Amino acid sequence: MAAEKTAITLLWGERTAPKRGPRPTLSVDTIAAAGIEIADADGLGAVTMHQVAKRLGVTKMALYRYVPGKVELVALMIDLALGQPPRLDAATGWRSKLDTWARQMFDRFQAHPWTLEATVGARAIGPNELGWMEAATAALTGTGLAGPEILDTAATLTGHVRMIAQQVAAAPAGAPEQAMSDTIGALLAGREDRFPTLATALAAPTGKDQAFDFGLRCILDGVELLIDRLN
Amino acid sequence: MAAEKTAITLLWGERTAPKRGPRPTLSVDTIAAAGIEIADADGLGAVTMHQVAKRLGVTKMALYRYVPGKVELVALMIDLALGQPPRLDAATGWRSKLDTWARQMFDRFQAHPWTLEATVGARAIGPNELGWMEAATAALTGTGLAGPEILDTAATLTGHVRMIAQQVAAAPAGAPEQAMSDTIGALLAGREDRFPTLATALAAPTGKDQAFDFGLRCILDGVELLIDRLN
DNA sequence: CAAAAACTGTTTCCCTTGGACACAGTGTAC
DNA sequence: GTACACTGTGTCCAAGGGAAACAGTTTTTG
Repeated sequence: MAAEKTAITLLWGERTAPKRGPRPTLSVDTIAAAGIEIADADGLGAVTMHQVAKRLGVTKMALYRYVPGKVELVALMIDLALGQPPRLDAATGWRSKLDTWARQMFDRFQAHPWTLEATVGARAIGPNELGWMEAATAALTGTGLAGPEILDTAATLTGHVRMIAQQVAAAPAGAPEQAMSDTIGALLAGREDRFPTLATALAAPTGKDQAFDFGLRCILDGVELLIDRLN
Repeated sequence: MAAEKTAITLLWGERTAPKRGPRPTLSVDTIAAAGIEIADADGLGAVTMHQVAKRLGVTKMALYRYVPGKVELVALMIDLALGQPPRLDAATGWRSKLDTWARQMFDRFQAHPWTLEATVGARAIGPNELGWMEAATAALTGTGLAGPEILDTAATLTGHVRMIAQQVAAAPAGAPEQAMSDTIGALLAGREDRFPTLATALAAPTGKDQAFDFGLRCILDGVELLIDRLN
């Protein structure tokens, strides 16, 4: 009863070793790590119970001794892949803190692109993920913003980080930012009359990789405006 | 060769009726519409070739006469569900236009929550989706912003809309914004020492449904700052 | 008008996945 | 030493995506 392995229990509960019976060959973390390796290499779709087990030199069904199902496994993978939140002590001022916070998160999403698709929809939240939220909240505490505003700011930043990470990840590797422009450009060819301003905007020379900085600056500017108004 | 049904062809090509053979019972749009109904009711996971066919009173394999595979079907569903972009002529000024644009997009995402998970990762872009981008681009043309900046602004707004829509969709229906706070609040119980500022922020009374407005205002404020600086 | 061609929907089959379940082996507690 | 808790395995099943061959239907061509 204490050991009913739900996603929450696995994420938040203490890892207690069994007292009787044979030594477990695996552990929850080992399994999650193996899943992450597969997802990093071949995408989330390649993460199969079979594949994970194969990588660990074990039968598929052995995994079910540690993890109740695939959903829980993915939840564990997410929290392990996100990793511990960054320490923002070095940065001075809320703006600088949030800036590095966003960049760090962006790096994580790029290191494990599959987390983007894995983190849509209702799911169990792990300690690391909550730790990231705590870090952002801490950065904004003392600015005069109210609780909900702080949370909303974090959400908006997360949205932006995710969006850009998604655009980069959608590019077929190699062409970081160019790819989306190219794809859309190809569609636009011969249809400039239907999408006139879009065609013009895309025709302009694009400084690479500026999308992330641009949006981040806009958001933080907006927050700064609000904070300044409060003090 | 002209009729090789790829996702792009199906989305962008003209629907040409076959000249010989029996009358088709279905059409691409009918199938996509059926898929949307299922996804709206029971989620994207419930969208099976079998289920879609069943709803249309047809065998599963009949669908493959119209659509090469499930990926293409989902792509069609997305573009049909997004629908035509809003006309922003009524709104005056770029800020007002973008405001309604974002709200309209938010409504679409809420009407078809599954589009959120369906639009992650590389995929074919349809005319409606591009039309939404065109609408946003048109709203910002003439503000003095350069092409890339216009596109980046649209991306940032989209990111925010998606993020909030996702938070709302993740809530188990009924409790719009409360749910996430509750879930996290439950996790936080007894762990306030580990997530101190987060606990404080969550303890504050939350005005309902303000997250969307808050972030939108921040982003637009940031863009406005930039535009004002240019003129 | 007859035959060929193009197109329809169906039936049957296969492969991959997630998961249930019973089994045999293994280590600890009494 | 024996009971018990626990491990990993082998077998089985249902659901899902898709391929291939088939029979029926309409139009075109001779």
